[in-house]
Amino acid sequence: MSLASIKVACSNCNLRELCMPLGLNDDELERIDSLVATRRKLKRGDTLFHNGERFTALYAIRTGFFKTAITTEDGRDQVTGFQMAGEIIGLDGIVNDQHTCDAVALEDAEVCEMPFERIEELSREVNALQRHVHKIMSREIVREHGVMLLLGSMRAEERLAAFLLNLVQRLHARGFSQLELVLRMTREEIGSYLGLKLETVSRTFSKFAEDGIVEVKQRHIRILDTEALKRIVNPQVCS
Amino acid sequence: MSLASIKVACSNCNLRELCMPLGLNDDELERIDSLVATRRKLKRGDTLFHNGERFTALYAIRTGFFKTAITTEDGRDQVTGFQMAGEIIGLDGIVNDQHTCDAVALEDAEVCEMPFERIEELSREVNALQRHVHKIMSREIVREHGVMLLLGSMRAEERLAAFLLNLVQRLHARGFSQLELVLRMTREEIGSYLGLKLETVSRTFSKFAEDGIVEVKQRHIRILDTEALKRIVNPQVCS
DNA sequence: CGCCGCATTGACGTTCGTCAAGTCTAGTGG
DNA sequence: CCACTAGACTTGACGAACGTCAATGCGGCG
Repeated sequence: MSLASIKVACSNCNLRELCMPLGLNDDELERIDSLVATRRKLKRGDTLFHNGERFTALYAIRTGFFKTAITTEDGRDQVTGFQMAGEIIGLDGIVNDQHTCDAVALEDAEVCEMPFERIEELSREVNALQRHVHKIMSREIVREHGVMLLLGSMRAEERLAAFLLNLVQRLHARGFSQLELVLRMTREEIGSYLGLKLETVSRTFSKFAEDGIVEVKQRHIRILDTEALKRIVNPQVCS
Repeated sequence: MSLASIKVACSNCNLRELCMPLGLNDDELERIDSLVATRRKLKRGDTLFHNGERFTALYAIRTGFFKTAITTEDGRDQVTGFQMAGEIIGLDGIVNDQHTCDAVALEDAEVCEMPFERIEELSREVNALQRHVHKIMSREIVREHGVMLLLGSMRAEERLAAFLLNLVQRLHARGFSQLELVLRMTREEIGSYLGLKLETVSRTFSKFAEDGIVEVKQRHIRILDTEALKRIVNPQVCS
């Protein structure tokens, strides 16, 4: 095995428990090593792909933090998601062979580019990969159902609490603290995602801080009372 | 070919230009005839599957109209979509082998049950089917992005206008009028989907009627001015 | 014919958006 | 090293949009 091939091999990646190889055995894992064509490094602010661009590949995030957003002709803007290491972006492009949103790095990042042709080819041969690809897409659909619930029926405090809980939960799965996090996005981006104005996001953070639920120092957040956050999201159930 | 096999064959279905067989040639089409295990008839109000139920199959709608909705422990309810003939439901169940929402028939309906195992099997053999399944899931993801935009940044009138335009467009693709439609869902269900209360939906319909944009008689809607609706959704662009 | 669920309409309250002023911080360059 | 600046964030006052509550209307079905 050459050094270069080691470098981009899934079987050798420390995210393999989280990312594309999840659920594959060693044999299958080796077979998908050719999935990643290249790695790509991005600086903060760089776009990985943008709306209208031809779709050719999915991207697995190795390091860094992304947002995806759609923009309408009349200038409206909606952040559709925040993605972190081990997550897959670009699924929106499959249906019409072109991307329908922008993916922007919110910090310096590295991604694995996986040509979609190759994914489909290998999916036909490796059943576990086929199943996994289906699950990834289904998971995205279910996630968006959750966002629809949030946008459709929650108030500002509930939205922000749900957002924070979701973030720390995902960060925790990657070995970070459950109680501390650094937001990689602006208040405006959070607001766009949550269907709120940035002032409302800011006010709601301040309210949480007053109530002793979190400590907010700009983008540094420390969660002081996880249970309180859960109670805010889900008022009835938690007494 | 026996009568029974004709009856459930995709190759013989009048929705083949819209549904699962889309984009397949005759040869491929014949190979996926075994996709549909059974047909299932439902009465208005019946649930096709519900939250928590084991996932085994996707369903293609032959006739009728469905809603999908998630319910939280604390009784919140969010309609995540309305589906009509030729559309596929059940994608939410793939990720955890169990459904995460309820699918309810809003009128008498018939669906084709396609065991997911069989879909995956045939996808490995028929490339066009594999591609099509991926596109269906991607389309759902993109649709939900649109709903997020709607819920996150539009006002009541814009939401309802977008909703009506989307409905007639889909109905038109099925051979119905572009200007007339019968809503199969209640104001409350529309409201749940659009993140509004039923009173707001009702008021907004009345406003549109006053402005001469639509004619509303309970669930019978006639669109008098499509351009005006488009202008409401997209104020800047249309002057 | 009468009932029940759905829809409409009005009056009022709450939440969040808007506008504006001011603060903090990281990054830049002298 | 410090001053400066631009962008991000906070906070307050006010208003608009939508939710809530309640009364009433309508139509389909038994």
